[in-house]
Amino acid sequence: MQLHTLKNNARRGYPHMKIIFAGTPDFAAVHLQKLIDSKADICAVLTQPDRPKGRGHHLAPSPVKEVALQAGIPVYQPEKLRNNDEAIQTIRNLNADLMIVVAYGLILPDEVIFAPRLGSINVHGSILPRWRGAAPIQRSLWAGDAEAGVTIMKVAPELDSGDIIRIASVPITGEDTSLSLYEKLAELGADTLCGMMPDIEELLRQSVPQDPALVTYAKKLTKEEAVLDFSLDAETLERYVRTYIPWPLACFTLDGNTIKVYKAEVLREKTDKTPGEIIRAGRDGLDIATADGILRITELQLPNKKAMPFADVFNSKKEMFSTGRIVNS
RNA sequence: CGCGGGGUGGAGCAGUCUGGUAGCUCGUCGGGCUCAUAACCCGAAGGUCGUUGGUUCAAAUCCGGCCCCCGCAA
Repeated sequence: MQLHTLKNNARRGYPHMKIIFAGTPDFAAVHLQKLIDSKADICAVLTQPDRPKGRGHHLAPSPVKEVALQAGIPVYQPEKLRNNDEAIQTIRNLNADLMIVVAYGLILPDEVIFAPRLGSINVHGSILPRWRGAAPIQRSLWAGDAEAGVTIMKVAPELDSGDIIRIASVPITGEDTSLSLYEKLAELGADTLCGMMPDIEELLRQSVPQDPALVTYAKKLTKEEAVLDFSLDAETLERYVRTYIPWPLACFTLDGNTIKVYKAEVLREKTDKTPGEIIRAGRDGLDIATADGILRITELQLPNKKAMPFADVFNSKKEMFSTGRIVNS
């Protein structure tokens, strides 16, 4: 372990900068990987403990842990940091210069935030102060924002409230899903972060406070909200379909089945049908009336089945989607 | 050992309980009808029924092992 640190120091890219990285999911793993590639001296990685995952409940390491192990970096996986004197002391003993936090998922007590010489910085998936909180990327899309982005900021005791160091953004397109935005922002965040590391001490001094008047909060997505409400307009519903990819997936019910929606488009056509009524079904898709316009569902998934084009499903389930039926009832 | 569903021509499914010549809808190809068509009519090609052992005169179907896919729960 020590040998490894020495080796890293020998070819470090940021002189005198010993870094702790804290993160858990893929989004964070992309950042860690790019830091490693740019020869940053990562002396330790904090990530959440291995969790039972998927069918069979097998214990699985976090994506960040996998990257760290691959690179031979020591990994720490405390269950919690709050009131965990042993873990806090371990972190102190690393004598790091900076901690980089990306989607770690544990509450950081002040002793940890300020353990490194320069404190901690965080990469957050929104243009702060808009969308503080748990699901910033999804909420940007959900709300119909014109752009999404990443903010690199100082970590402050209050969640996502730290002084802003740098912001980078991308436009949200009509094709974007939460998944595609995640991928774009992970790249953007990691590149932005790596690009500023050589000047980080100066940039930290230039950081600016967030404007409290512009703060909004991004609540976690839930399965409940993903049930399509056809009393909304078609344009909003189509955007929600993209928002809920890859999870929890927009859905509606029919014959007691929960049907998940993967892809839909908006027909501007006016209709006086009841919201939720099936207007047409065919090879082009399943057309359902909404409060304003028609939602044409082109790709969906029946229980226990995989996602497939509507034309394929319709082929052997014509009676299920007959005109005039009302979904979600 | 978390719970459950599934693997059948290129696609979506039925058939499996009650073993006995592999079926439906769609697609593809050829022909016909039509001003025309994604519509209609006629015909054709295309499947070691996930894999592997077993039971049997006979296995998509019954029994065991393995592989892969999906939903729930986390």
